[in-house]
Amino acid sequence: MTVCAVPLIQSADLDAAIEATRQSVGLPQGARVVAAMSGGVDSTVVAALLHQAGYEVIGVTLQLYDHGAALKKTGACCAGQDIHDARMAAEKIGIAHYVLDYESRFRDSVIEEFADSYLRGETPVPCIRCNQSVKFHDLLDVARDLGALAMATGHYVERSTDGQLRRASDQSRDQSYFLFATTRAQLDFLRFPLAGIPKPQVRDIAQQLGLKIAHKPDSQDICFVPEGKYTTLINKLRPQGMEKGDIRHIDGRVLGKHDGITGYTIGQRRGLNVAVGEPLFVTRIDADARAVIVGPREALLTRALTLKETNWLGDEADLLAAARANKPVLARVRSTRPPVLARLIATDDRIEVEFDGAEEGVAPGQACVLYDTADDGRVLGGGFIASTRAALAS
RNA sequence: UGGGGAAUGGUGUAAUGGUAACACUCCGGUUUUUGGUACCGUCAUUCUAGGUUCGAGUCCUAGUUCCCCAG
Repeated sequence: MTVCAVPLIQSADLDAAIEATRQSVGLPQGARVVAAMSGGVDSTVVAALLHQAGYEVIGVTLQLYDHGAALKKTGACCAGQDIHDARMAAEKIGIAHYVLDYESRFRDSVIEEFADSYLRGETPVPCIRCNQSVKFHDLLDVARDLGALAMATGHYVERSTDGQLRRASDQSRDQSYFLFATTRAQLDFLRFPLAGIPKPQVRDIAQQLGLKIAHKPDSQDICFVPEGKYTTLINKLRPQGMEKGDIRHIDGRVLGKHDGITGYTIGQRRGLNVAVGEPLFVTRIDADARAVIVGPREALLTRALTLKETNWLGDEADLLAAARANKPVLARVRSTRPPVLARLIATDDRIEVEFDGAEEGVAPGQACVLYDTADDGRVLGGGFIASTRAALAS
C-alpha cells in the first residue's frame, strides 16, 4: 500500500481541486466561464480545472505590451512567450482560446499612470492598477460579451459564497493586497478557484495534467519592465524626471545630489550614495523642489495616512460610515508585511487610517488594504495612500 | 612667510612595532507577482622616497599635500 500512496494521494488532490473548483464557481455544469490566462502556471491550472469540472471554458489572454522587448525575459506575463504558452495550454486542455490586443489600453491605464505617479514623487503599484482597470474592468466586459456567466483568474484570493473577498488559505501566496480595489459588482462575476490550494499543489496538478508550464518560474517584478530596472523605462517615458536635485537631511543639511527623484522611494536605503556613518533612509520626496529628504530609521515611522480612491467591502454602508464610527481595522501597507492594528478616522473631507503603533516606510501611491479585526481573513477594502503623517515630530 | 598639527580603502574613524579593525557608501546575491525594507557576500598593505629593526601604518630623515595660529 505504501507503494501506491503517492500517486493515489495526488489523484485525490486533483479530484479535490476539481470539486473545490465547482464549489468556487457555483454554477451549473456546462455554464460558460471565461478563464483569464496569463500563460503562467496558476491561470493555466485554473483553466484546466474549470474544464475538468465540466464548464464550457473560453480561455482569454491579453497581450499587454511589446513582446519583442519581453521575449528574453523570464518570469514575465502577458507578452511573447507567455501568449504562446497560453495558446498551447488551451489547445492541450481542449478549450477555445482568444488573444486580445490590449497594448494601448494597458499603456494608457497602467504604464502612463505608473510613470506620472513617479514624477509626482509617489511610488505606484502597477499590479493593482492593472487588476482594477484592464483585468477586472475591460476584460470582464469582454467576458460578459462572450456570454459567460463568470470569469475566473489564477489569483490566490478567496471570494466567499456570501460575497466576501478573503485572503487565500496559503498565506504565503495570498494576493489580496493587490486586489483590494475589486468592487462588489466585479466580485459578483469573478471566481478564484485557487483560493484554497497551496502553490506546490497547483504545480503538481499542472504536471499531472501534462501541462508544459508545470515548472515555469513564477512571475516577479513589474511585468512590463525588463530586467527589473524600472528607472530605465521611466527615464525613457518621462525624461524630465531625470533632473538632478538635492539629497537633504531632515535636519536641513544638504548631503549630496541625486539624478532624479524618480529613482527613489520612501523607505529606500541603498542608492543614496551618501556615507555619514549611520544608515539613512528616504523619508520624503519633494517633487516640486526636486529634493529627496533623508533621515535616520526613526524618521520612517508613520502614525497615520490619508486614503484616496477607496473601495469598501465591509458591512457598513460605506467607508465613510465606518470611519465616522472610528472602526478598528487591520491595515496593511505592504504586500509582504502582516496587517497591523489601526483605526479609521473621518476628518473634514478626508478619511485617515491611524495606526495603534507605527509603520515604517509608508509611501504615497502605495495601497493601504484593510482587514477585519474580528475576522482577519476578510478584506474590507482599502485605498491608495494620498499622504502620510510621521510618528515623530520633524 | 614664521610656528604648530595631520596625512590609513569611496567617506568618517581604529590598530602596546609584529603581517590592517569598525560604521557608512558602492557593487553582487538571497527574499518578494509593486517600489522599498531585511539578510548574506566582495572591495585598502596604510601620501612619496630613503633609513632603523628579525619585523613598521605605528620610530627616524627628506619631500609632497592639507589644516590651525600668527599676518
